Amino acid sequence: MSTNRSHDSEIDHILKHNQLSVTDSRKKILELFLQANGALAHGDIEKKTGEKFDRVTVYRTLQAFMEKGIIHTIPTADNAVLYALCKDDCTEGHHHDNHVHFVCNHCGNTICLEEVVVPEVKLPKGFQPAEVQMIVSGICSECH
Amino acid sequence: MSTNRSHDSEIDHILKHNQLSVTDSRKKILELFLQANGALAHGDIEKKTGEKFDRVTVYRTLQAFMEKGIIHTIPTADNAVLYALCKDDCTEGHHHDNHVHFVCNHCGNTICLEEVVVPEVKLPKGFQPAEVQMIVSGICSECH
DNA sequence: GTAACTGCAAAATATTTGCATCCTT
DNA sequence: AAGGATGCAAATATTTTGCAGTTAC
Repeated sequence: MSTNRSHDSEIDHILKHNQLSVTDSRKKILELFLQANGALAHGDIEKKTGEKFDRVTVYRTLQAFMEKGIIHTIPTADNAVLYALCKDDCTEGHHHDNHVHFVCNHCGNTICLEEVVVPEVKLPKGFQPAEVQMIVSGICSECH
Repeated sequence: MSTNRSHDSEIDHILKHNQLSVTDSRKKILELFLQANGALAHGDIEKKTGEKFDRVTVYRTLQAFMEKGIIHTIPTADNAVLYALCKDDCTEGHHHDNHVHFVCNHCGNTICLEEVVVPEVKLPKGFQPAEVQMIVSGICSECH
């Protein structure tokens, strides 16, 4: 079985659209995000690229993607650093991540439930909400 | 002005109740949590104790408190590690942290809104929720 | 007195920075 | 060709571990 090439043009488009030069590491790492239906940790990326790229390059690539709003971090209960693709409407420097993240206690995957609307929450007097993040843990549909 | 001693007996009780011996570092660090109306980072604790305790002791103290369910970590958007007091019903190894954390974008404080009920969220078919965390950022009542 | 806790040293891990070289445009 | 990206080395920062001395009970 050959490498999945279905994302090739999309990868190219995303990078160019964000004024990032198209390099091997960026293509490969972005491909990983497009393939993964979940979030990736720095370590995952190193492993899945076969450690083909320098650790520093991975850091810098993730940083570049963050700055361009291509990916975002997901806060997790155990404070591991996870990254996931942003929705298209994440513009540079201004994320719209008001969605639900689901952490599966069985397979360990963390996925973005983009389609789930974060419910309104009633805060005590004086608190003015700007952004809401929600992390739900449990059993995902794959492991169900 | 002298040190606030109003928490002295409470501190003693919490430590003994959790079978932790009552030592200077534990008393002081627990006091910080009781005084703070928000969450603390490792660095905050070092500073607020005047670096009186070894960095390692702080790590081990926090770890002990975590294991006993006295404190819990709060996931934050920037993946900083924050700790906050648990409610009384956090029993050892089994946290009930289904509450809302509020991060103030102005003063930077993170506080637990224990009294706010996390609203139900409707997940896609096949997803079984177990625990829900919610992090709301905005302007807190102090900065309002 | 004994078990548990602390501080120091050091190891292991994670992240950032500088710079020469290589690649994309 | 020029600017940006990469890889390597090394500096920093963070967290963990081992052990001897000290403290709580």
